[in-house]
Amino acid sequence: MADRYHHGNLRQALIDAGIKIINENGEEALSLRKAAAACDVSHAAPYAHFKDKDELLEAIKKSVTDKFTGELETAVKGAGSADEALIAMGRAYISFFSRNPDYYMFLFGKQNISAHLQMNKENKEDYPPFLLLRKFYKLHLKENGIKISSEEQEIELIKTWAIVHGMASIACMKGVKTSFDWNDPDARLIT
Amino acid sequence: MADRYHHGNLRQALIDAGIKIINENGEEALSLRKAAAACDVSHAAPYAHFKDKDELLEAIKKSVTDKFTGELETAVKGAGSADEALIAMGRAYISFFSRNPDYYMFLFGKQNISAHLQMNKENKEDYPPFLLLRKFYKLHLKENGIKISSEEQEIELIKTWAIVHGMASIACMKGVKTSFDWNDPDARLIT
DNA sequence: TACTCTATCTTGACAGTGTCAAGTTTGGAG
DNA sequence: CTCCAAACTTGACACTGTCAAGATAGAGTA
Repeated sequence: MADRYHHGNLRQALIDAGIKIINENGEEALSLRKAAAACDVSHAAPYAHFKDKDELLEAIKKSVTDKFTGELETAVKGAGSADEALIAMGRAYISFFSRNPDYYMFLFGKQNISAHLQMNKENKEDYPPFLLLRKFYKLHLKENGIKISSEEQEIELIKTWAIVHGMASIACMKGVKTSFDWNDPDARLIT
Repeated sequence: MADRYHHGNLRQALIDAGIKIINENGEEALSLRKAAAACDVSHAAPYAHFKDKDELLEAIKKSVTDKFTGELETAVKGAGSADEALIAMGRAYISFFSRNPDYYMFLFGKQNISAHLQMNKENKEDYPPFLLLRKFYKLHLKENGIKISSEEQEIELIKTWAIVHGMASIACMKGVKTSFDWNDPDARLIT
């Protein structure tokens, strides 16, 4: 019989299988046993790599967040100015969740966001997408010669993030359909 | 023995027990069997009132949404103008979820929002809080003599909703703490 | 080579879950 | 008074997360 005791890369295989199950049937459908079965492995095998179900979930979230952050960074690459970058980022942000509505609740639901990221517990402001936003916001201030207090900056940052994040959130509410095309070309960011 | 076959008002009792369990231990902790036990009733009794667990969940969501909408309406009552009403509403909106962070994901997570509301399937824009916002936004335009196209109005509405909803959402992200007090007195609404 | 150690995986078990089928009770309509 | 239908109970099933105990095999050591 083949080697039933050494899968080789079970940890990653479980993450991949988990993502596939969630994509096809939603987060509710994911069970440790199904993920294990998808990897042709016994129901308790995952416990060699994850403490419990939550730990697998967190690993999957990290994987998805990495993809999300990657899309934001790609969107920013082609921008000629900080203003363009911010707009592109906002579009990419909304577009990501508009294309994958299930991911919104999966990423932001239930668990503490910092749990699945390598975030500093002391300074909790280093959520990667927010870091990217802050970076280009500061560049935007510099390029346009705007001078405001750092406190005011923080408020503006939150407002900007809130409007984009809020639009993404609303775009994911399947029950609330507005006469609004989330992917139309329309500058509606930056106060 | 007492009457074990006629609870009297089991349906409402299950909803109340469900809310209590969710408040104390989170949505995850709610099971039909626990809610039934809390009502001193057998594990299958809920099926006389709810088709399945989701139907109980929807009933609970409706109950919470009613409370939320009620708070918004109360906040609006004391306002002297539409502008004041809008600001009060925004504060109440954020305050509600800031005080009950678990409710955010409970209400907006997973299920279709329209499922637990008596919403018209044809016109999906009648989410009660949004209706309230639209009402006072139109009043705001009127009071200030602002004239813009209805299309533009809709975009402004979504933007306003998005910034408030987004702030509420961010306020509920326990892992992402910003140097921002969500309850401070500060006019930051209405574009 | 032979021997052990340890991470990895299996098997078996347990309590808890949602759900259904079938039986029991009871108030109220006829 | 009879009978019905709604409300509830009991019992069962498949499925879940989790743990304990055992099996396996590669890697290192002698």
